[in-house]
Amino acid sequence: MADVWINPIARKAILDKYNLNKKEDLRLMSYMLFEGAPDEFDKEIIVLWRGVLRKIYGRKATIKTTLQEFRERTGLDFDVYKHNRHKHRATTVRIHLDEEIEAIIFDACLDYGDKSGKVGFVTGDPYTKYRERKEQKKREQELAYSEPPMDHPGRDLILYLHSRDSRRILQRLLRKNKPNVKAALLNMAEGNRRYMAATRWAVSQRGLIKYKGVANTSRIYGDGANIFQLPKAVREAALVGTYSLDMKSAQLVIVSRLWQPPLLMEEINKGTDMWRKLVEDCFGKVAEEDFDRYKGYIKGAVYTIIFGGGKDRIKIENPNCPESFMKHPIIEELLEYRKAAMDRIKEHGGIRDAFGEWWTFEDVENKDREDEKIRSLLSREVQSYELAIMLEGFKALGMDRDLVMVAWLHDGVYIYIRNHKANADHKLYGIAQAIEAKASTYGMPMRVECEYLE
DNA sequence: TATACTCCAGCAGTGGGACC
DNA sequence: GGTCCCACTGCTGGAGTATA
Repeated sequence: MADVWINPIARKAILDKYNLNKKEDLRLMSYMLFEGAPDEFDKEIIVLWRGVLRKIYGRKATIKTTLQEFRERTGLDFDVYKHNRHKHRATTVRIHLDEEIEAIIFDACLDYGDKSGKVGFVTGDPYTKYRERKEQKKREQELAYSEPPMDHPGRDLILYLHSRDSRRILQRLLRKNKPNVKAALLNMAEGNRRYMAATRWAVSQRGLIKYKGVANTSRIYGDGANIFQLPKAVREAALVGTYSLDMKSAQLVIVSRLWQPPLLMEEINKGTDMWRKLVEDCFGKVAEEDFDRYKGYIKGAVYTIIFGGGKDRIKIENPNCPESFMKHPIIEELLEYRKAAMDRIKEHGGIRDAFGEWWTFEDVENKDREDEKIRSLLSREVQSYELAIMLEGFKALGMDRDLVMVAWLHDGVYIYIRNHKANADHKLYGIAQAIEAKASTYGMPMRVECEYLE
């Protein structure tokens, strides 16, 4: 057996719950071994409930109940998230438990199921060939990520983000901002979302962010659990001390030029704050503290439209978006012009992206139907402009040792200023300008917002 | 030894969370 | 639409075990 480590939180919870004395404590521990590397971060994660009963009873144990049920029955907050040595799938096995153990420890979570005298139990599964293959695949993928494809337009960016400099600064920030993150997590409403966010945060600190290119878009994505999967408030708490540079309503600006819908173009040219306009047109005047929530509803629906989502998807995925949204003249027109853009893709058999690359139906992966391929290509086109424009910011940053880009998220970046000097703000301004200048070569009046996270 | 039964690894798929 | 993640369910073929 590898290192044996008992999760202290779980230990305390169980001892308290069952009011165990020291002698029983020792015995209990023999039943409750957890396998795992006892490093600094694992203590944040509730590690897998290990079926040491296998050792005691000489056979494998398994899950009869679900994790959810187990948590409810025991009142213990166990999880198996991202454990290194065990599968976390729920499968079914039944085992015999002796009465003593039954009484002392697990009376609350026994499940006799359909066979008397047999009970279910929660445990992990052993290392298997299946798991071995999966991990091998992961190792291969990791190798591939450390060396992104030569022809990927974001190759240099990926290499930069994987560099020692960028990763070290990010790691330092995450450690320093731990209290902020905890506060932000506590601020979330209780429930599954908070629970998942907390777990994800714990895991994300370890691997930091590994970026990679993916099949149907030129965007680069963080692989593995990472801070971008956290709610925005938590993520920004983790990145306190950096500057966030963000293209304002980037996707709307891009399609206003690619598809040229007159009403949207007019608003964009006027410099209208599109999110505010759409929120107020659809919901009326909203309280300032509620604005972000309403903006979120609108944003989600707009993204779905711009990236090709059908009417069903718009409705299903954005249940909080009111009827007035779909009837808004700008949105109605946007849908009409999107349809025209999709017709063009069908007619020409593909799209040319911002990097001059021609993509056809044959290049679309994992989509069978023609309309799915069209939507995917539509999305690829928009997202290629997003990357092409943002890359200019990365180029402007250059090899400047004072500015460190610590994270990248499609239309925004987080930059840390090292050895803050008087001209630092000017340098940030230069980056924003480079992005805006690139956008203007496409005729897109892009605006970059810069905000210090504190 | 043949047959019947039990078990479970491995896989595929779904659903629900996050982000743009 | 582009992704990422985890939790969970259900199915199946073959391995293992029990029994006649």
